[in-house]
Amino acid sequence: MRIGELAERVGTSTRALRHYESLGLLAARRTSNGYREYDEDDVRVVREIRTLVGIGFALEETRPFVECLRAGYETGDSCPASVAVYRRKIAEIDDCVASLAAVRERLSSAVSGGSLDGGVPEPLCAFTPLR
Amino acid sequence: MRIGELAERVGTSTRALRHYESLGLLAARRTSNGYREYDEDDVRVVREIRTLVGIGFALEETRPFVECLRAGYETGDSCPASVAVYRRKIAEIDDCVASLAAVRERLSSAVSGGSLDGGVPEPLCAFTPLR
DNA sequence: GCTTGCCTTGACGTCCGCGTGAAGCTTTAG
DNA sequence: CTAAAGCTTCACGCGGACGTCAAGGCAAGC
Repeated sequence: MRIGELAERVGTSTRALRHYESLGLLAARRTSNGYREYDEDDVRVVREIRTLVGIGFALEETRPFVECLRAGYETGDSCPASVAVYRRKIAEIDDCVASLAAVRERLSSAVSGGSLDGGVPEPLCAFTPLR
Repeated sequence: MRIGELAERVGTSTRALRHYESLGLLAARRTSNGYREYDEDDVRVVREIRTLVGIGFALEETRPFVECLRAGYETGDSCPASVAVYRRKIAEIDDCVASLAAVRERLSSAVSGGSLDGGVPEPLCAFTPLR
């Protein structure tokens, strides 16, 4: 299939797919006229990327999962490198939740009359799951 | 005092101070040679900004606090508009923690053998306290 | 006079994940 | 045959909070 069909099937844009390719996350065969040509394996790769990004992973962080799929494994998280990323992410979430809890504390005490002194400018959240 | 001294006293850069000025968060008198001249009130304003930013506020969100100080109140959160921002932030944190907990769930179940299906691509965290 | 250091105003660079044209192919439908 | 759709690469835009030159003015010590 070509890029437009792939984009539609996984629910993203052709621009995003070309972006993934530019990062080396997605590789495409080319037809004689220069069009990109994809197969079902590519669908799985892109689905993996989209799922992880939807969760809050940076594109670079999806690389181990993509390589795992490319290596022929059933799922992107069949490889130790992927599991390691999972664990790192979980740790980041824990740190993030902890610092958010601390900030929440400071804010709610400030609301009830406390003073918001210029406390610790900690690293805060490294986990950034925006939309 | 001039911009360099102010920057040093509050622990930031002259570039940041000029940036705050460009956003209208900080106002400076000028000496005859064009140098910016600050007083103790400005120190308080910048400290307020830095504290809030350190907590994870966007610069725009510090505006009510700055205006509150400018209006002559003791602290930046003496005004209802500031307290409203506090409450909004607390709500954002709660939402953020909730979605992080959900993501954590999915990840830890994936680590222990589950499948990371492409679930809901929710808004996730709107609160982004990076460093 | 000269150097050093602080100040001034631009204005571009950074990081990320694409969005959004622009200009020009190819392929397909009518 | 032509128009529309889909494809190609190139390249700037965005949002946030500044960093980092660049090119020059001002004040003070030797």
